[in-house]
Amino acid sequence: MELNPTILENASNLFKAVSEPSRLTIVYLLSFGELNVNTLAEKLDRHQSAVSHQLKILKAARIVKSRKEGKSRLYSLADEHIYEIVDQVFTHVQEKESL
Amino acid sequence: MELNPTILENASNLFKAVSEPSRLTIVYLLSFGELNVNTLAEKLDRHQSAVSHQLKILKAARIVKSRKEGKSRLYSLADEHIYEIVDQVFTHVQEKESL
DNA sequence: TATACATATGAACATAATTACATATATAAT
DNA sequence: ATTATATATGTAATTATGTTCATATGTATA
Repeated sequence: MELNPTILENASNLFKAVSEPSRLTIVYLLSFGELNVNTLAEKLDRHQSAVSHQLKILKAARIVKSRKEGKSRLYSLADEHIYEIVDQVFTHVQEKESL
Repeated sequence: MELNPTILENASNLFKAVSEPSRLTIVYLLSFGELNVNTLAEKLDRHQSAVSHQLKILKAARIVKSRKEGKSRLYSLADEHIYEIVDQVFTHVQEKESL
């Protein structure tokens, strides 16, 4: 595996995007299905504005996508592969925890 | 998959640890074998002190381990699984890049 | 023990990231 | 068109992070 500057940058951006607890929780919650900003804000106990900013970051990292539905906007994971990666890390830390 | 506070914290710490380009590069370099701080500092074009600080973070996240060898200390990946995770993301962003 | 070499640490500085607040934009329904 | 609802954005303040510099610690060998 070669590590050129673009791959390095994109990979660290992806890692950074899911390194923030709120954003990682968003990814987890969206793995069960699409949700709007307000529902996410309630579940995360954060302001709508904060979650909206976080979603923008996740969208820029191509981790989530969204679609309009009536007057709200539904967010979902952009790619199943993302959840595989996250789930792999969840499993990893869970194993390490039980040592 | 359940997301309790401990898993969430450990997982985001792991993601955060490899989200910094220098640290991600360290993981990449160590995937080929063990290296000491000075060699890493040269390859990364950073001061020895900066790399030492980064290694401390990687060690706290249980991503690298080290052993004494003469008067130097050799660092290596704490776990093969770590590189699998990183490599999976490298592959992912490489695929996304070529869209 | 004195010296040289390798690594680690603490403090200070600069930069970046996150949040809250206020407000703007967009859409649907009356 | 007006109102209500949902979401996005700009800005400012707080907090976190990474780097450098100086120095301390550790270790091997003369």
